[in-house]
Amino acid sequence: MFTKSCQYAIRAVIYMTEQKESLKNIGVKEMADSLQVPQQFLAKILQQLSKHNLISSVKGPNGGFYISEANGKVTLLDIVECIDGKAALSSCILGMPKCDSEHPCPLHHHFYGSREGLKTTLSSCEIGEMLNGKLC
Amino acid sequence: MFTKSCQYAIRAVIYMTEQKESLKNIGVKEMADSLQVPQQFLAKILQQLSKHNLISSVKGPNGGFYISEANGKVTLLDIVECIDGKAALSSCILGMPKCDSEHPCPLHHHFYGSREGLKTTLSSCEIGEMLNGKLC
DNA sequence: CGAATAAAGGATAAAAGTATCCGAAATTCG
DNA sequence: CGAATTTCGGATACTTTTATCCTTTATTCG
Repeated sequence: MFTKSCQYAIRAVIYMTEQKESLKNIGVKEMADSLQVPQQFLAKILQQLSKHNLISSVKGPNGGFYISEANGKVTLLDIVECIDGKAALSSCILGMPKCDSEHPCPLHHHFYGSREGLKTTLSSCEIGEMLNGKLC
Repeated sequence: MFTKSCQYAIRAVIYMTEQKESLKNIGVKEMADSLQVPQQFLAKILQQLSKHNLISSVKGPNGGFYISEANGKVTLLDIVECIDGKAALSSCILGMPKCDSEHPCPLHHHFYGSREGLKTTLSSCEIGEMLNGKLC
């Protein structure tokens, strides 16, 4: 479904929203330890999210990652598309180069609904709302 | 969603059901050409399906792959699980080692439904029925 | 300023998935 | 039988993903 990179990204973001009370920045080390994922690999992923302004970061002592006001509108769909690419949830399920409602692959109609439902669910998960306790 | 191997497998099986009228066996070359996928790679995949008795095959001249009576009950879910593994559609969407309704990951409840729906759709696609024109 | 800290970024290595090559085994047909 | 055909099976190469290593850059604090 999702790549490992993407799973780590989602888990890290959820972890960050759960640590909201502690108003300090969260370091990669802490996250990697808590989530039990490889630290350097997670660092790359967080940097990618940060570079695309989905989360925020500060360098130096007491630095780390945090969720800014502007990041509040970011959704889980944004996270997924940033890490796995837009095609991950939109390209043909059978890998056909051209597949849409007019030129559908044999399974197009059977899976279009659940794919769209998935995207709807992901796009309804805003980081800002997750900070307030409600996940989706 | 599915690996390329799995996409090829599904497409090949669908192709075979569409060629039912021509009562001859279907060779890898014909399928690879029609589906525009690498022939040797497709061969491996078909061999794997054949070894697990999801499709049937005969060697030699005029040989190839075919769908036996017994293969009629095989579903697309069987195909997917044979190629991508059972975990592909059943393991935690966030990759957590233990994730079930009692110890759910943060997204478990949000995606359990659509995952099960996906599996239900796939398991309702029997090869035998596809031979008769109805895909799912 | 200088040392310590933590993200950023480049390079490399390991693992998994994708793809190709080639010979062996089985079957058909002349 | 012998040649041709086609799946079967092992080995190898290429590509992407996953993971690690190490240096640079920015920031904090004494």
